[in-house]
Amino acid sequence: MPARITPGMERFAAVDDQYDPEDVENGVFEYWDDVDAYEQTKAHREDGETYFFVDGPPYTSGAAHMGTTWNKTLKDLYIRYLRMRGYDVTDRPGYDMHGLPIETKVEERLDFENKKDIEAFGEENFIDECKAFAEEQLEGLQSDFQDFGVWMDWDDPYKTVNPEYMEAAWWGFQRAHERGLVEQGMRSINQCPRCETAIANNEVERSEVGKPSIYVKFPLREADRREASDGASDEAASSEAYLVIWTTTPWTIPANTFVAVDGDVTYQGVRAQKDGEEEVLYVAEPRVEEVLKTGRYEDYEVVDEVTGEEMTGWKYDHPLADEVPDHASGEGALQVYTADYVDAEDQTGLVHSAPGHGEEDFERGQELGLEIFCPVGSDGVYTEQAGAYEGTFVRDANDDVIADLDSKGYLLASESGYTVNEGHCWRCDTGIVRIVTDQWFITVTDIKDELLANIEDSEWYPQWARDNRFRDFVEDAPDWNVSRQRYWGIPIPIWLPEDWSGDMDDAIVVGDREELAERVDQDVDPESVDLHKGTVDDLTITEDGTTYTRVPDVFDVWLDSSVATWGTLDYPQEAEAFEELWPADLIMEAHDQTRGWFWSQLGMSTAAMGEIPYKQVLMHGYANMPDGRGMSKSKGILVDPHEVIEKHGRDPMRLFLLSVSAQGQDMNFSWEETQEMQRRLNILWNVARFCRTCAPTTSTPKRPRSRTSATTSNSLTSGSSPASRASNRR
RNA sequence: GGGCCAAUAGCUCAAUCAGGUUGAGCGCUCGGCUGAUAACCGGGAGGCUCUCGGUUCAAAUCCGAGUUGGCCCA
Repeated sequence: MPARITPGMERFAAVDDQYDPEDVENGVFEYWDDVDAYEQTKAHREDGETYFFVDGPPYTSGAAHMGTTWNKTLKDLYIRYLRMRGYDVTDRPGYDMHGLPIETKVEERLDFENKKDIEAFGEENFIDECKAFAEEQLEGLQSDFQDFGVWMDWDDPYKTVNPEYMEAAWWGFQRAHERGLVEQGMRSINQCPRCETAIANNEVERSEVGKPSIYVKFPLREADRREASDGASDEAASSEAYLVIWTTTPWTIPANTFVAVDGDVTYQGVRAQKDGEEEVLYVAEPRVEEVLKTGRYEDYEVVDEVTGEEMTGWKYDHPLADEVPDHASGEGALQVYTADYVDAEDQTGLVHSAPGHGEEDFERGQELGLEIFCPVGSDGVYTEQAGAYEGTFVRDANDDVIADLDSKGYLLASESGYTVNEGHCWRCDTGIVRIVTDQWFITVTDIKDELLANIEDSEWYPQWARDNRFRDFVEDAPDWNVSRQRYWGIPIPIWLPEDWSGDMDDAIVVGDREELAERVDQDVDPESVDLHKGTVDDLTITEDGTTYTRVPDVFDVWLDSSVATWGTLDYPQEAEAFEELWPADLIMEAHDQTRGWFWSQLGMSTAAMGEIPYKQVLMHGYANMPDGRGMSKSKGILVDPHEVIEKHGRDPMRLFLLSVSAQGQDMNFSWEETQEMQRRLNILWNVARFCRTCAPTTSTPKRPRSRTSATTSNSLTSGSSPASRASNRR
């Protein structure tokens, strides 16, 4: 409610006897406009104690939903409360405007199918389209927030696409580099073959999908096996012997490099008979019966028993050696090794391992010093290294691989209809593939202790969010892959010499526009330069006779918002506010941001500055449907705040949002309760009207009512008669 | 599959951390008022505290196992 009621009351006096939220709200908006209420409030607090609130930037790919409405309403309430207490509050709203989700929306709009369409359209044009789209969405969000009655600095939001903000990301990244926390490395990543880029784990959506399920025999090399282990009995060695593996991804078999076993488990070699032929199969002891049944063997006898440990070093031939002549064959390849990820109770107890694809396989492969063989390109199509399969999309190759294995007699069994939890790209729903590629990392695992210690410097409401959820996540967090092979993002500011050794000391990491203008060979105006790919890709640096070119990748969009505490203050361009205010006093977001923004900020800020960038965190819940289901725009399961406003008004909606749920708890939206809030406000309305029936109606009171009048009317409602109240007023 | 959080009256929540007669508002119901009237005032009913076990003199509360829902991770 406005502090000075007089002008407003004149306006309200004209409305009818019933509380009409729309009328009241419009009256308030007009009043705010007339007296520049927001500007004046801020001006009056200018000399107050500072309070550095940082707005978590909503992503500009759609309209405001109930969750963002709740979030902004909570922020609005608390900022108003702080201002009532005299604080000079930083209230710059922000918008997260880069990233793959916007690219895919623009691709849809332009009817593009893949990266080649973008290249044909022109990178710069595409970036312009993305910018226009993001700005358009921003306008929608911003007008919604204003319409909800939120007071923030709408004239000057921070945008992650502005040069001064992008520079803040460069600066942070440069600092991390100076601390030795940036490196390039191969990693097994989730690759979206359509978007042709790495996808973060939290961007992978999982669903049950039917997959082929095959049992494959890998032929053991006789002599080597006997040599490697005394355990292999002569009897077992007297006929063809095989390791039996099971997989749901036949397309990864070309990349097979080793077979993993559980060192402590007993494996049996069984002589099995089928169609009058005999062969020896190695399977984990608990699984023998089941596997042989699946393979439709008629009879078997156990002829050998060895532990996984004893099998280590056994050599085998690649089952697709003819089709994939370049298969992994270096030092130590095509042997049996132990690995933690083997479960002897699962399938055959032997695991086909391809360090060029799977994450665990990759890590174990690295430990063992094995060659990383990945014959698949960023588009999910086999490369030349895949021999006969070159040019085929990996999932389409499953049938070919199965047929080839079968023709050689290596296919023990093939079943269909097996369902596994498969990852899909969150934006385009394309099935992801695991491949190993070169990526850029901030090696947060090197500063794990510092991260965990910094958590202690923040207060969380509720506290369990920090001590359970957040700490667990930070403890387990892997190195942060910050590179994306896309267009609409902050370009990674790394310039490399032509024959880069891999040593980060030989790389140039640029920290801001000033430095960029100074170091590049081209003429660049630091004031006006745009930092997107279209501009910086063409810039080169020549120092000591060596020419450096920029790596083509852009940052993971999570890195953008991770620098918000200094990006909000336009640091490093403007240093004064940063020195006075940083770190943030408070951030306030929903619990999904534990692994999102709460984490990315801790990671980035600790890497760059060794400190946590916020003092207090308020974690609120999710806005769910009245029956408790999660809202989903794509499934059409949602409550639209605009509809709520239309039915009940802004104040009732806000009152409802502010009245529900304990800290950290989800809210179930309730139409009933929102209506109830409207009724409660109606009571207030009636109280005000009641007062007026007793007051002179011909003129407005001479004395402007101050805050004390509210106290007075409170005590009046609880006691004295209308008459005495009226006389009190005079 | 794992982690965290939740479940209490028809609805939205409180009481749970630190065990001691389960509360509030709305709704419902009965009555009053009838120049605030889609309002106001007074009375009342309404709970195996999600389920099953355990600890205790005593459990909504502590412990264990489930169910359902939410978020996150695999």
